[in-house]
Amino acid sequence: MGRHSCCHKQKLRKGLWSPEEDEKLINHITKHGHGCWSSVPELAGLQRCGKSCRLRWINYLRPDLKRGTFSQQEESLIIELHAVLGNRWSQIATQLPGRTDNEIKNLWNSCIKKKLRQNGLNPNTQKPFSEDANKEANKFSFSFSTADISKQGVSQPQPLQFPYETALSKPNAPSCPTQFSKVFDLGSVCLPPACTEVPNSPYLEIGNPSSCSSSMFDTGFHSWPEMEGGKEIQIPLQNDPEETKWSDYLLGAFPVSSVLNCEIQPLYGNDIKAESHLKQQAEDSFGTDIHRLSRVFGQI
DNA sequence: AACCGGCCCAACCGCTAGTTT
DNA sequence: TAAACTAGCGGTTGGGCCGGT
Repeated sequence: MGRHSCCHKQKLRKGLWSPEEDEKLINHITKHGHGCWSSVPELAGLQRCGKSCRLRWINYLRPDLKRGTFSQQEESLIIELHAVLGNRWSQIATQLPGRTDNEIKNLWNSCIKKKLRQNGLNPNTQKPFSEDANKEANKFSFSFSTADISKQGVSQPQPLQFPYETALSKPNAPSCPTQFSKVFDLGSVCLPPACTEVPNSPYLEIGNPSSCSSSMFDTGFHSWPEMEGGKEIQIPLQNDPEETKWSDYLLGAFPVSSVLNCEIQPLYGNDIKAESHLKQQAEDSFGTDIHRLSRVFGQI
């Protein structure tokens, strides 16, 4: 991997763009398209590196950009998406037409974070700080029952195929956020290495705080892909994956969340429902995120 | 009017992943 | 296969603006 070639070039302008520079870039791209960004400065007659040109175009000059302040609806959508995707600004931006990742990132860091804090919510988890503290204390001591999954007619411990990976690995698979493909490309849902089967019991014990990353519990999926040697839970493929669509899963066909019958937690309200122990923790690990995504993508 | 501090946002930097040679 | 190159991402920075003193 080489360094970006423009880093070595001298006599290139930096800092704010002048109207003349903007005009040159707009004219060039309008007429010829950007093509290879590294050649744009030369062709457009600019003393800038290609990277700088690209950024200027994407973040400021693109004709399809929606300028101006974010609406309340957009802010809510960003919060929803951030809860699921984390700081994947470019992916969040894809769900907000006319908005750039940079813009969203700035909004998040300057405004939304503050608003959430003012409402007593942790910007990272979007849950009340007090609840985070409780979870911090309890998160390594729960079990969840694989027998719940068997209620769906799946006899355990038979391995069950998880639908996402099959669908996603196909060339014409429905598109989905990278966050999901990162997780599900693994081919199954991997539990952290710290999970162990409880002997003679239908439970999986999640313990060993030293090897379990807290981010998994705080933000749902985040640390699953990094885990190695995880135990797999596989979920049955009931339909032909060829015909499987993202919306099918997001809008209710996802077996685990349907088993758990998760409910959506209001983001802004302080009225957090008291859920059952099992259900709440299962939601924390994946159910809520699935439903949130479902809602969010359903809005679009 | 001058200074100060906080906020916002455009742009930069460093890095990784993917592609080409 | 490895090196070189490009595109794109996320974190960070710095300068301008604005309100308060």
